[in-house]
Amino acid sequence: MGRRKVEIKRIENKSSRQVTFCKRRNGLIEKARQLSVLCGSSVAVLIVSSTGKVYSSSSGDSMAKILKHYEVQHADKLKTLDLTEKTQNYLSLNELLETVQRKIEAANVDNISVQSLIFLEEQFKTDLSLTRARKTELMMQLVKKSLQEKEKLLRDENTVLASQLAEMGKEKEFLETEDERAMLLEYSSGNNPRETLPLLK
Amino acid sequence: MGRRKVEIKRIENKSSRQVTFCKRRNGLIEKARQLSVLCGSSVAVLIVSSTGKVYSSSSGDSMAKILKHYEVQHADKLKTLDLTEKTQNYLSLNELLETVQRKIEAANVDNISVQSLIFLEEQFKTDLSLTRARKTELMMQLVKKSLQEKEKLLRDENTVLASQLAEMGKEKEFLETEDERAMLLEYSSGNNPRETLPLLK
DNA sequence: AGCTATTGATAATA
DNA sequence: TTATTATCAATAGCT
Repeated sequence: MGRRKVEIKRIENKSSRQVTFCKRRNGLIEKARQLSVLCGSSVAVLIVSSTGKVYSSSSGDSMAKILKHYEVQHADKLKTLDLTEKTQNYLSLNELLETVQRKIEAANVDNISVQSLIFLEEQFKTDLSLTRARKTELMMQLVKKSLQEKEKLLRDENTVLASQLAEMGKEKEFLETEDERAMLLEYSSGNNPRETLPLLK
Repeated sequence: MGRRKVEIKRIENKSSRQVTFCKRRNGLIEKARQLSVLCGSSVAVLIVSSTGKVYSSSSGDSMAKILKHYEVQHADKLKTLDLTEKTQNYLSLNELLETVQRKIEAANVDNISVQSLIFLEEQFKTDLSLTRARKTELMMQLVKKSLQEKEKLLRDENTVLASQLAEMGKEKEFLETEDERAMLLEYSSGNNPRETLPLLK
């Protein structure tokens, strides 16, 4: 769709490539926006230029939300959960700032206002980060404490069972009936584990 | 580029919308591929349909690599903040919003702008809450997963010990007293951990 | 899913 | 970059 048909292969001329990159990048992002609006969907586009510069756009929903959808669909890799969680914070934060930026532009205010607001963005960014850091620290303490308590309980239980096992071993006598054996087994094996540990439901 | 010009607004007819979604989705992904090839860049497209289904494509590089680029770019932005130094300049959210209010008023903008910005503040507040909620949700997933893994290990251990105990029981006399039985029952059934995780209340 | 009339995107150019 | 415009490419409305 230009003065002549072009083959889809790398453009060797550097400046032509740069011009085409700019035009098509804008075109792609506009297409994404249109798809989002026309069909009520959310679209994210991430572009990394050959020089490593990153361009991105999101429409319909925030970048963070769209990436989360993607990650949920590819949730097989539990290993990346930690990293994902950290990434999510950055993305969400940046998305907030993008939202502010867009709305400021839409508000058609003069330069002085924009400057003030850019400064406020910085403050807010700091505020948000500090709050998150504090929250994370507190949550980590709670998690650690919970885990340690839980471990202790179960370890104690193991210890008792082990010593009972040893005690039993010393006596070397037989149970009289099937019923008695069944009863002991039931006691020893504990309750249904689902009921034993109804954590965080 | 069709039989007639189409306005970029939500298509109300459901089946038309579905058809357009499909066509334009494919078109967008093809455009992304072309940009990637022509300009030697990497492009990721993530699409979430209105029904929540996720479509994605990546060209030039893997999806993971592209997402990483995005993450790194945003991480760099954050690093320049030097958070620790700004701790003392911390403002609460409300203080920040009041500051915004004051500066907007001082900025000599017209009423429409101020109105837009007041709305923006509300929006920002909401975005912040949503972001925090999202983080909390992710943290909870992590906590839950860690705990459950740990508990499973210990519970398996208990099960083994308990059945060994039962095996032993076959070779000896049953416990004689109520006290002994009660004791065993208590140990075996474990402790009810209802207050193990008082998170986020 | 295919088929075209049309609109929309963009290659060449300045 | 930005603007213009001749062309090619994508797709809207129908089957």
